[in-house]
Amino acid sequence: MIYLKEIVINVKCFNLKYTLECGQCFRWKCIDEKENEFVGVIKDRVIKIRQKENLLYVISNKEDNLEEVVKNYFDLYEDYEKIEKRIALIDENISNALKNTSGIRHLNQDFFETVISYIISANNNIPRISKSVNEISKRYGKEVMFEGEKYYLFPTMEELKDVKIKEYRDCGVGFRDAYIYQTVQDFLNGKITYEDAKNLSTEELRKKLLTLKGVGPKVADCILLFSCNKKEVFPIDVWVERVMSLLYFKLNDGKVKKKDILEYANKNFGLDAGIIQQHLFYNMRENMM
DNA sequence: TGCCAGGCCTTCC
DNA sequence: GGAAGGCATGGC
Repeated sequence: MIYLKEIVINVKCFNLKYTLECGQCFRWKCIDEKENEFVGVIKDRVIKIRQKENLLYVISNKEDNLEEVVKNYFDLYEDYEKIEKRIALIDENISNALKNTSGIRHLNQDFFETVISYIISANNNIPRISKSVNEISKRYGKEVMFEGEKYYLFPTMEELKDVKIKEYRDCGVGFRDAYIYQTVQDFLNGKITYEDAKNLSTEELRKKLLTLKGVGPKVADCILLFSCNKKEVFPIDVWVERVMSLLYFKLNDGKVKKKDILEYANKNFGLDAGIIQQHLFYNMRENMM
């Protein structure tokens, strides 16, 4: 048994549980409810992490740059105290939601993994999305031993090079199989790249994402928000449609047009729209249904 | 059994 | 450019 060194990171305005359970990621698993402890994979390493008050305790099979990797992934370089104070002043719906959701951090996830995961998310539910993403990782990703158990990295595009459409179907992705196949080929052919994710403007990148099979406006916005650090985008799914209709248009049948919701969010939420979306979404799902 | 799930694609006006 | 229908699959 290899001895792994635990590192401790000081945090402010951070809630690990909310951050991992608010629906922006699909592969983290709570292994100890009482200790508030989770295991997951960040790119090329397995991470075990728990939070006690303002301290994060982290162990990984790969120790180089661990603190930096964790801080970057959980967006710990940003001052969320400042952000939350700022958005709480916008209106009462937001300040009310924050009472239940303060500490949600916006994750910086791997671009390729996020694209594939959110293609799977279309017309799907979170447990099934997780199951499919885990199955793809298990079949095609690299195996990593950590504390006596097997974990699997999300496969690289090269590792998916020869995977057939039917094999994706066998991972439980349903009709999205061909979309995934085509998108993997597009990545391999350089139609879209990691450099695009880093360098393009939000509008340019959205336009490019929309050329991928299985990527529509909502999926594109989730990719922009959850892996490209574009915090001004406002993904509108059925839940956001519901919560926005109810809180800002005083309708409970969700018949407000997406265009009108988006216009409202852009105008009133500005560059923090993506952060606000997460709080409204999570609060709606956890406390209003 | 039928409906829904963090929608998108294709077809048809 | 907008509306309607289909789509795999599992849970309720």
